[in-house]
Amino acid sequence: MPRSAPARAPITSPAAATVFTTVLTEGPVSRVDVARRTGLSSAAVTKAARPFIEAGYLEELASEGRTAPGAGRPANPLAIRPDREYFVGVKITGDDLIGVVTDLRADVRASAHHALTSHGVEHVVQALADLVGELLSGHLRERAYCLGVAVSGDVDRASGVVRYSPFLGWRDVPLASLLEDATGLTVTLENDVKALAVAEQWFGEGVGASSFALVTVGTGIGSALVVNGDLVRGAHGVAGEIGHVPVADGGPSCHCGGRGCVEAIASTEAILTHARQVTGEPGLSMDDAVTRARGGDEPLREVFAAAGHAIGLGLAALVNLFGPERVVVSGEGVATYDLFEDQIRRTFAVQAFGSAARCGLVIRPLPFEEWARGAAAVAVQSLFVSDTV
Amino acid sequence: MPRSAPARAPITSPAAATVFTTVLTEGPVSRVDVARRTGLSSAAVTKAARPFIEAGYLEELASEGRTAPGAGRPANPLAIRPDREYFVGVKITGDDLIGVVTDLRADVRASAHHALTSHGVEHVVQALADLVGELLSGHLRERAYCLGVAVSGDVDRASGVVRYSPFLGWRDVPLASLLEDATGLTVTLENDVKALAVAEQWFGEGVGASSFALVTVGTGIGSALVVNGDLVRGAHGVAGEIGHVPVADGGPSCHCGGRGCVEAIASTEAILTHARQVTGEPGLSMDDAVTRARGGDEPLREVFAAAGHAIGLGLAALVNLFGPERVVVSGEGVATYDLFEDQIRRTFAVQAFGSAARCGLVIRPLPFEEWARGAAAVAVQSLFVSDTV
DNA sequence: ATAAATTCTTGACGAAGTTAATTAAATCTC
DNA sequence: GAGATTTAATTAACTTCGTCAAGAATTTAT
Repeated sequence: MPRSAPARAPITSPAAATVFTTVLTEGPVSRVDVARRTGLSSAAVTKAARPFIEAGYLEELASEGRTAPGAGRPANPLAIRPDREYFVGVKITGDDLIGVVTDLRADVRASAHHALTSHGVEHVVQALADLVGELLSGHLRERAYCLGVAVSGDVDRASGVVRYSPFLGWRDVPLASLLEDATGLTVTLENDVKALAVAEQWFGEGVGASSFALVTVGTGIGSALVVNGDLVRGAHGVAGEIGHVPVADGGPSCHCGGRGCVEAIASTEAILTHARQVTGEPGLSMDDAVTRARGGDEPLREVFAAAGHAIGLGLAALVNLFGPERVVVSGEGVATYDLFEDQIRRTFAVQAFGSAARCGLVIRPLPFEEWARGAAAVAVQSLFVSDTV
Repeated sequence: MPRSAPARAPITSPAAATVFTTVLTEGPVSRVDVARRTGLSSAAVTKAARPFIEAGYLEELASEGRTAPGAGRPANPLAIRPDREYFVGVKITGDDLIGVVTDLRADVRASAHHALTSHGVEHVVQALADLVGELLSGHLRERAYCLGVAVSGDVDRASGVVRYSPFLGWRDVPLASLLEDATGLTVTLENDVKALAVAEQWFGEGVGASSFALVTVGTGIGSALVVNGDLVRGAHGVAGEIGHVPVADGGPSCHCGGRGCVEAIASTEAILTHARQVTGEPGLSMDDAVTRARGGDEPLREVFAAAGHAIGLGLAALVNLFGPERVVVSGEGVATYDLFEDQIRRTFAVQAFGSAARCGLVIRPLPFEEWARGAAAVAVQSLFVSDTV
């Protein structure tokens, strides 16, 4: 019997999307279990799952011994087949392109970098297309259809336009369509921090939480919020600017024009300035400051503690306003998070209001490839168009 | 042909709810217009609207001249019949009960007060039932089925339980079911600030905005947020605590245990304390302080400006984090908002980040009956159970 | 008058998911 | 160890909701 080529992820109805995302994000689950968790009938799950199995996206595991105690037919859990499709994710920074290929679970399978010698749109598009070509050499190519791209700044995901990127100096660049022409892939564009939040929501700490926040600390300080299962986009394209939450009235002035912003105290640059001030060494490097602080240099430890304090205050503001279930704080660059963590937690504990303090606080480093993985997660999510838009 | 009694609001399907809310909140609209705004087919609108017309909730207006230029059959707009059903709203404070009866549009038709002589649950329930009886004397009674109750503190709307009310000293009181027994009405319980936000979302500044915030300034400082059309509830029941956003590192300590909270600077009590300090008159009353500030007393004006500044910083934090389309700041009590307004706007303009500053800022007084109206709006919204929960 | 434009209604149809009955595969009980 | 019990999965009939396409209604334009 000749078999026609199996279809791409057959997401044809809300129920299909629900079932597929449930299995994708919550690991192997039996059909009844999916039904219980989603509120669908078990008949609906059976129907929705079949096309995915036929198309190779899901498989039925053999019942592995007893799961629940007692009698009853053992379950045949549904599991994702991660290798059924690959996704490309690229993060564009001011200096380079970071690219990864991931599977359906957003696990990284390949990665590559590419320096950017110019910020011209054409140059970036070409470099990105080259990078994608490089990443997709070999067997990955046949099963990759989607590309996710993450850029910092004001990005309109729906239209695929970079409205404003300070780093690149771009305004209103229709990057998604340019890249579709250049690569032949379906392209989804997203703000970089929001992309990270998507990765976290689907494949990380955010799984199962209807609201959570992701905070990134580094050159800038940003965040993305998920409320009631939806990413907060901001009516005017701005949201999650925890870096510009004012926490120290009359504090240092910030490049945004305000004063006492979290970023004016706790960004890498602000910390370095402060460290040079404290030590009286204008040539002090960040690496040295970190090393000495780790070694026990009290004045320098104070500098990092002050930054941690400011971040803790910003977190408290965020948590008191939104009351998320969980917050992930992720630190870029030199992984200095060990120097902040204590102070962040202490300040947060003092300033979080009532039971908002029960919110889980995860603090961990942020390998720079993670940004590209976020972009890939956005590409995975783009399978569910009707759901997301 | 004998006609059976018309049914209560026949909200039987998502489309029915959509059509009814659209007509309710967006005034008279033609069917095609409803279809365009909601994405439904015009056939679906026709079908969904009919039962509402039959039950007396909607009516069809005669085509009033040309609305659009050019040819074509003139539209027969659908309009709400506000008197079809009445709603009772009661706000419980520490000292008294404030009650109103409104129509479907949440316009107040009757109001009454009732002093509370005790905080005992039974006493409050009895007093509230009496108040409702008083409010519903006369013709309003026959068409009132729903009661909304607003209480400050941690309130679980879904289960109708007051989890914690500092003012009343209550914990885990199943107020909704107690009141259903006492009044015979369907009772919906909601946090007071969230109730105000619901009133605003459906019948005020929030109409048509997918995200906005409501901030109340008075004894306490609170807020409620609507994001993507949904009220933010907070994973642990806490959200919108703008009063406890830290804006002044090292500032005055707050009863919550933190320091530099907005409420520690701009609550009525904090202002009074500060005013007494500045003038050196420990017996100074709020009314006097307000009068003298309005009269031009500079040190006292400074006190109010400082409060406005703190509120402006809190607003900036809120807006930078979630980028609402609009913010309503509403001032309780002595309507001192005229003394804050300027400073709030100035500080906000400086600290709001980028285009987040484009968010509309409405500052206006908050008559205390408004709280009860919020409760009534929640009762109106409770018609749409499947939609809201 | 006739044509064109626009609103509203109607009935057939189709998609999606539910209920209820059935089959399947295990453990429990005597 | 045979039948009862329990849980999982499937199947088929049915319900519900909303769309589509066609047409009726009511206006302006020519």
